[in-house]
Amino acid sequence: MPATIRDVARASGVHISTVSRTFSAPHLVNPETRGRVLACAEELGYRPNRAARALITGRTHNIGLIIADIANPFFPPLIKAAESQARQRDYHVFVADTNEDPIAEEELVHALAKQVDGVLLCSPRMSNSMIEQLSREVPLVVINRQVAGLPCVTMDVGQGARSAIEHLLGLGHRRIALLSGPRGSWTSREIRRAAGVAARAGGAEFTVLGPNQPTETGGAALAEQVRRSEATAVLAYNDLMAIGLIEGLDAVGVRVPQDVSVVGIDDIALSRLTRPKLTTVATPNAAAGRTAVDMLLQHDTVAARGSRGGRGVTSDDRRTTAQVMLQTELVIRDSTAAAPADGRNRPDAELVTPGPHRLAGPGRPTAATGGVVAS
Amino acid sequence: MPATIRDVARASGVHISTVSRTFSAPHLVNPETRGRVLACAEELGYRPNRAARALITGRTHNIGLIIADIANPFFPPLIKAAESQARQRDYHVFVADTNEDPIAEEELVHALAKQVDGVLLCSPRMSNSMIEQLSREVPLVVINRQVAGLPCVTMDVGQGARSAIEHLLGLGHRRIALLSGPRGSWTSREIRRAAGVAARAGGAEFTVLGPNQPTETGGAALAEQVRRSEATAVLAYNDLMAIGLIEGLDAVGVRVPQDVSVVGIDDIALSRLTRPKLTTVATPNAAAGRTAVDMLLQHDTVAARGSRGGRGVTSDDRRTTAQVMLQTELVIRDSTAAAPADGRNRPDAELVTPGPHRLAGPGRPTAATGGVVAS
DNA sequence: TCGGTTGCTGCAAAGGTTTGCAGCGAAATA
DNA sequence: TATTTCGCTGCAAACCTTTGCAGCAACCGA
Repeated sequence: MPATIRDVARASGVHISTVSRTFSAPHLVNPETRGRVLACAEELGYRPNRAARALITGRTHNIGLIIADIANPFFPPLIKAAESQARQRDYHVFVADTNEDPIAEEELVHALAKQVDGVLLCSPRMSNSMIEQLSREVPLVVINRQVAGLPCVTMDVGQGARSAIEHLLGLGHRRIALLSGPRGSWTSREIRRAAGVAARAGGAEFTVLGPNQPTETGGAALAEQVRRSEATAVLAYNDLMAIGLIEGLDAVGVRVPQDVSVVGIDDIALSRLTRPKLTTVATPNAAAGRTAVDMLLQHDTVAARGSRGGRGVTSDDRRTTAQVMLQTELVIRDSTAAAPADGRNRPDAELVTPGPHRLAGPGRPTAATGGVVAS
Repeated sequence: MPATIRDVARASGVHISTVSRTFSAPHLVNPETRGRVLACAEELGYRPNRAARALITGRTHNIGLIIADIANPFFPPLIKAAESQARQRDYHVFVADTNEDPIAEEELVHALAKQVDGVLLCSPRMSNSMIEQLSREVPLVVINRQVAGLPCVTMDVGQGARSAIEHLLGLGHRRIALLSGPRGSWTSREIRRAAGVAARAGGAEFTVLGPNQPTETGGAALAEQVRRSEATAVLAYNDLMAIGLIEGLDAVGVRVPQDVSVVGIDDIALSRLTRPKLTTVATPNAAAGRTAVDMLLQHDTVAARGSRGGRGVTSDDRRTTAQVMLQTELVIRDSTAAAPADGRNRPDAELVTPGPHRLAGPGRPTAATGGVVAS
């Protein structure tokens, strides 16, 4: 029922190859002819069949974006940025959700492999070796994780965690707990490492609680453990957990920030809405989405997988892989305050609650130009 | 580089058609042969090329899901439900975001048309006639809107708005404002209609503020207008706007619920986290996602667009289109309270703040079986 | 022994597009 | 005028798979 290239050719009295060129190489066809073809195409409602085109060119003009959990407000800004960046280059983004499941991740890459030109793998939970194996099947760019030999874009959560810990140390905290993230998360390992180093360097006790589901309920479930740990400050793997923890602490009668200070990571929109407003480490996730698309499309343009037209690109020439790391920034709000004097719940603790202010810079981080480590 | 069906055929010493059948109709091939073929396929890492398959079968096993704004927490549960429902039937869902832009909607449908078997159009902002036109290009199921002649799944926001208004009337409110949604939203019109009728029936003044961006900032921007309107209760198009409004009112010194009661719609997860917790109308969006996928796949199975193998299905046989409406439920939390006695800001208003409780039923609505209006 | 099943496999067309190559007329050059 | 160049168009192969049909061997029942 839908019009094909052949219908248009017949209607305009030319060969199908001329119709094809009218769309994919307009400069090769006589303006007059072109006009006629375009008119007929419009008339018939013809649109090139992308599947057929993909079959021969080897390029679908689609990008796959695999996300751990679309309901986590951390991801939508990244997704939107990736989509708009892709659209500008006439690509479409297909988003898929894995529910934080490594198996689903693998299956999705397989399923997408033949219908996209490349895949953005966001916060993968699977093993490095599996990622490498999959990268032989379809061009991959990894987000929020470093994998040797593959293009990656990460955010400097190590630096972020360090800033957060130093902020807490500065407020006098000496017993600090970390709520770690899900098993398999590179980000979580990175945070743990950096926070541990910084805490011990500042002479603080440092305990790790986890791994955990990186959700609000995951955070709330830890309230009792946090209370028992006698920590006076907590750094959470992400804002969702931090917010859940604050809720949970509230339920067991522990006040934030008077009794316990809480810091999140991500700076999701929600962090400005809860009470108290959350102190957190802002991550440039829109920039990450844009950058990842650029990296994929860049070396995807160089080495088309196409059957014909491959300009003698041998398959084993190492394409240049870059690893980009974007900067993060601590945003101080109301969920952190000076440590209680010694025994807990010092009554006048409220007096030292700081007003909301920022540590550095006036606006949101525009960290599109983070440090670049090429290889 | 990737192995094709021909490579496998060569390796296992059979014709390509046998390889094809090994995957798409295993019962037609000798178990012994099948074993050999599977072994070779595994060995070579062969996976059927979905684009080529789609070209001849006319079915891609993909579904498009077009969403107004992926960052609106209303949608993720719907998306996830649709994805898992589709996955069960061996389909994949491609999500795309339109930024609430009718033009982007249209372009996306066109772009997706040839690479999916059908499109779920969620909360479309474009005109009815445009939707009908697009539905001739690709099978469509519309979510959150009724379009004559097309399969639709909607939520009974009319009933929800009525319950909300009656709840407010019961608390003594007689000046009620409605924060309407974006231009072109069927849901917004429906809410406005039902709320207007219910308010006037209860003898209340009813004013409409809008249209607005259905976001937190959209709601916050209306705080001043709401204050000036002297309304004592507000129903917002969605939770995001309600939450934004509460923030905004707070900033201009109006307290919720003591001075003004606020009701949202959607019951997003966030509504339980803000202070005060939001009274809202719960909508069954996961059920909506599942239902929409079912409806699409059902009549998509009946009438394959395929070139060959079309079992004499004439193209103009009206496929049966169903319109499903899912039920909603009012959830009463802390953002609504008795109207101030008359002048505003009655000091003892706090005394009547109700504790959190629900109006009906113990759990979330399991409204998969809403009223069904077949046509 | 023969006609008819049954179970499996091969053949070849078809699906819609792109693209290297060749052809052709006209214009430019020698 | 002969020859080359140029601009445009047609030809046909190729991409990878599915599937109706036909062929073939073995087996069954009569």
